[in-house]
Amino acid sequence: MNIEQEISLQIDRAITELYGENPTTAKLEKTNKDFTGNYTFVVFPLLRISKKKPEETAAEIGEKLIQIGHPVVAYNVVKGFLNLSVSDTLWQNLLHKNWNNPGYGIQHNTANRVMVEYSSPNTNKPLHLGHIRNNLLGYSIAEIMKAGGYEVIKANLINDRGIHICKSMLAWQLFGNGETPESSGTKGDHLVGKYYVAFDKAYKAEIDEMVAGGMDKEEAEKSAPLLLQTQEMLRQWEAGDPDVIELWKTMNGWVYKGFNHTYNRLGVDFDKFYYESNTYTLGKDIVSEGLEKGVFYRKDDGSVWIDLTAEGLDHKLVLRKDGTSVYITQDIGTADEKFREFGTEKSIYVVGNEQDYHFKVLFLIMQKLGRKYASGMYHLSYGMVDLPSGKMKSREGTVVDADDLLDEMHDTAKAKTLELGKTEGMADAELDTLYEKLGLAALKFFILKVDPKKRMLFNPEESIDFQGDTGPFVLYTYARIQSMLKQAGNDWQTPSGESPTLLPAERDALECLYAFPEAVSMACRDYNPAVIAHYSLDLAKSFNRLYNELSFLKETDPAKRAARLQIAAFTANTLHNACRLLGIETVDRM
RNA sequence: GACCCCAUAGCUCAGCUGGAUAGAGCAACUGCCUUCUAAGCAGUAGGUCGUUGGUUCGAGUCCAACUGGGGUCGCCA
Repeated sequence: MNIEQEISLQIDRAITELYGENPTTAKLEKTNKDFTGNYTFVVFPLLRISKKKPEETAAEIGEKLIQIGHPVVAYNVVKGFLNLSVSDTLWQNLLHKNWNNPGYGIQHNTANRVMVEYSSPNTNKPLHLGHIRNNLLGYSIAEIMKAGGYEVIKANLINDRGIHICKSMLAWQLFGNGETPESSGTKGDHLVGKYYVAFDKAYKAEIDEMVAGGMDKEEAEKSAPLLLQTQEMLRQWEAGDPDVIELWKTMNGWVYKGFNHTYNRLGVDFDKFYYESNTYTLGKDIVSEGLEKGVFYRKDDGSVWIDLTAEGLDHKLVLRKDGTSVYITQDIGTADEKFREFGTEKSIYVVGNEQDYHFKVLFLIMQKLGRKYASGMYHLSYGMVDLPSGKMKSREGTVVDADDLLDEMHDTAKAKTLELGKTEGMADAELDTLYEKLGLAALKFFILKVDPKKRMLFNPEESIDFQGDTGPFVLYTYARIQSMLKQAGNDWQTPSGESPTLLPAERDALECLYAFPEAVSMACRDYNPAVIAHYSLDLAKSFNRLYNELSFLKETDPAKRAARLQIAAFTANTLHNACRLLGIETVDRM
């Protein structure tokens, strides 16, 4: 039981004793900075049963708590607000128990399994900033679920087939002259992306030409030779034409090599890969099952639908009239497949908010089909990353390329570090690692600190900050503590005698540390890494205030020195754990 | 047209699910490095929480309508 729960229980009992009844269970809030106290209980709702003024009601309850004596040691009343101060012993115990607990805030693994599906790229173009947001969110939420006690399976469903893949294949055949990543020194995914763009350009040229020849634009878009050739290629692929399959394997291989490089650099990984080329026929059996159960219905032309008008949605196609799958058919099939293989009780899909409708429908369908795991399905929907000029479009080349951005972050970190000149004596390789970590921290924090569901603006003209509420700020606080602890010897680790009285700044820091497990469970409950990002800022700030106000190494009283250094170590460890949940690596020097 | 999401300081964002005088960072301005890392700390200034109603002891938070921005309603994925 934590402090809040204990006090709430005491309040509940006090209310019943005082007024003979108690309509609700007490909810505590954290006391505002401007008032003294740790927790606040609002008594306004009780006035009906207390039949007394707010101040009197609050005071009566406060007195009861003081009589009990633990953990509340003092109270004050402002209007209807009962502010409670808890005993320092609580904070001292927290410090004593956890200052060197590496697993602080991290729950033990249970048997509950959750799958986090994220990244899920197309294999026809390199990754851009939008994918970065997806990857960082997915990785972070997976780490957060782990910290919440789940066993996590990270999955990547790769969209490796379809008409868009054939476009880059065809363009490469037509214009590529046998170019390979090796022959041109181009990263594989970028090379394929180049031909995807080339296709679009040539296709548009064809359309323009046809329109100039007098054809209707819509007609031209449908009958342009390039498009027909692509469709033919897709048919050949589906028929297993050896040449087409060979080309497809080769070009996808290039892309995977490129993706792996970027994934490694971003520090994201996966336990399970699904390939759409394997899954795109899944789900048909379930459509039959749904037809039998009466969940779906068949139209005269043979296509299969579900009626979701009762749920305020529309009719949705689940199988084409020619019997082939659509997107949602595959997702229906894959959902079952995932559950069959892993028995996951939760399944999180990290996918952009333009697919909100799709997932609403998918989850409804699984429910109607009677899948018990359906209630554990969650769409972690996130907003687009826009540029000042508007949306990023791969086909038109108006994207912030992931690899370019990572390079830029590295360079900025380097420039900033050299400017500050605090890294004498570090080897070149070590420095390079530092720049990379700092750049990544800045980028990851920049993206993860904003609420996933909000769309965000990225201005390539302005570099991502390294000062203020940023990743480097958090790392800086960590590094500062490491530097201090290195100089501190080790007598502080085993102090003798009683714990010294806490000073306000120390108490603040400990209160902040106390809040970490709560932040983890909130992030877990809301599927929101931003909670952890903001927590880590709060913690870093509380420590920096303490650092500025009091001495650590220079403190002459051994007991005080020890307690303070333990707070420092506790803070560093907690910052480290918080960073880990965000996929950010800490550094000992910067 | 229908439905979904968003709107808080000049900019980027918090606001713990209805509580006290709405908080940070950036940018601007003041201070603080012969002492533990100044990527820091302290301070000044900056607000009709998109608008209008409603619900109640109490609304940035809940409800309704409206305005503005984005998205979705494909036998694309």
